[in-house]
Amino acid sequence: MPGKQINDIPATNDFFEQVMAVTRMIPKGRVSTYGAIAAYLGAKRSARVVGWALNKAIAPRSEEAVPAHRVVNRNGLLSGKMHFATATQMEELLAAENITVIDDQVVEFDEHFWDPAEHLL
DNA sequence: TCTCTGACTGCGT
DNA sequence: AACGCAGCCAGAG
Repeated sequence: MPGKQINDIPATNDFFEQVMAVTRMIPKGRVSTYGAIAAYLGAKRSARVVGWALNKAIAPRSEEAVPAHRVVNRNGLLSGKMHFATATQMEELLAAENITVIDDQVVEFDEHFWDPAEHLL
């Protein structure tokens, strides 16, 4: 059986905390979407709030850092890149994980897509 | 307290 | 197929 259980999600009612927790679970070299995270948290129509949460989640701390660069919109577009330190940081972070980005869009997005609902129970 | 906006999405025209 | 609109929720003015 797929012994894949990850329960790093804190038992908190803080939606932001949960968003950050799920985002931290996105494996290196994979990407997810705002909608997928929102849906996993039981609020599939709150994708915008996920984005807002990630914006606030961008922290310089390595331990508690949230790989917000692994979260893109449903089209694989780096819709949040402007919120990073520099205009190219998000793309560079992805490139460092072997994820090719062309014209602000993840190449072969479907193959890199990681759905929390499929890996987390 | 009310109103507007936003790292989104899905549905209707 | 392209464009517009409404829903969702939290923060700022």
